[in-house]
Amino acid sequence: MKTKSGLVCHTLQESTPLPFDFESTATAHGWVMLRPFEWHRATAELRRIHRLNSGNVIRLRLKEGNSRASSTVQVTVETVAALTPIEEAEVSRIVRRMLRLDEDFNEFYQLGSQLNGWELRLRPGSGRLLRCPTLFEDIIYTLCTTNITWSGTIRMVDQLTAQLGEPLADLPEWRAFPTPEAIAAAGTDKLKQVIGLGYRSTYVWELAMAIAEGRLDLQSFEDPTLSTEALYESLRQIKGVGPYAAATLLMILGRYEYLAIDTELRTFVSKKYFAGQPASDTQIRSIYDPWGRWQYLAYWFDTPL
DNA sequence: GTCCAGGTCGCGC
DNA sequence: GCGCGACATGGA
Repeated sequence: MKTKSGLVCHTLQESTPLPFDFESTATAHGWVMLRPFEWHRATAELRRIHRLNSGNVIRLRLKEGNSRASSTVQVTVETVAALTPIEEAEVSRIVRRMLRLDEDFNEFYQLGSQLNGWELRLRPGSGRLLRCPTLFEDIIYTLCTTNITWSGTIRMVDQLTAQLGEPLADLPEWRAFPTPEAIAAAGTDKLKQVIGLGYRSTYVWELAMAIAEGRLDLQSFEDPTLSTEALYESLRQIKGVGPYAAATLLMILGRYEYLAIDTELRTFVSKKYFAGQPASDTQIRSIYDPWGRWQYLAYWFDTPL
C-alpha cells in the first residue's frame, strides 16, 4: 500500500498482556511530549520516527487493535521500501520495549488492592510508562530533564531531533532521534550553542562518544539478573546521572523501588502529606515505603490532594 | 535585573 | 560522608 507521500505502508499486530490500557501506556508519562514522539489525539495514535539498525528511517504509528478475541496493538510502518524480515523483527522488538508489553504488573495491582487508604489514578491495565526504542534515547531524555523546566526539556529534545536527526526520505519534518554517532560528531560547542543544551552538552557528548566508540555497551544495563543496587551504581557512573536521573532510569528499566526525588516530587509530597511543610528525603521515602519495589509507580499515579 | 528550574559535579572539610 | 558554589539557558 502506498501513502500520499509515496511511502510504503506496512501493518502488523503485537499481542499485549491483559489487562492492557493503550492510551494510558502511551500518555501517562511526559516522554510522549518529547520529539520524535507524538500523540495524535484525533486517532488516539502514538507516532514516532525511528532509524532502524539497517539505517532505514521509518515512521511508526501505534494504536489500539480492534480484535475482540485478544488484545493487540496495531503497528503501521511507513518507509521508503518494504521491510526485511530482520527489520520487521526489530520493529516488533522496539514496539514491545516502548509499551513494556513483556512486563508483568500483577503484583503491583495486587498490592494496590491490599493496601488500605491508597487511591491511585489507575485503571485496569495502566501502570506502564512509555519508553524510547533504545536506552540511549531514554538517557538523553533524562539528562534533558535535569535542572530545567519542562518547557526547556521539550525545547532541547526538539532541537536535538530537528538539527541532528536523520529525516525519513525527503521529509525534513520527519526526523528520527539522532544516533550516538550524530551527537558525537556534532561536538560540544554545537550542542551547547546551537542545540541549546547548556552545560549538559558535555554529559550528552561524552555519553554519545562512549557509545559511538564502543567503550560503553548499554545492552548490559538490560540484564534482568543484575541487582537493582548494582544497576543503580552502574548508571551513576555516567557523567550527569545523579540520584534523581539514576532512579528515573531504573524506572525506565522496569525497576520501581527507588524514588526519583526532584523538586516536583518534593512539592507534591510536601503539599499532600506534610501540610505544605518541607519534608526530608527520609520522610518522603517513608510515605511510599509500603509499596516496596513498586514505590516509583505509587508516586507516579498518586492522586493530588 | 534576579531567581530558579522534574540536579549534578568537584571541591574542601 | 556532607555542605557548598558553579553551571547554561530561558521563562517568570
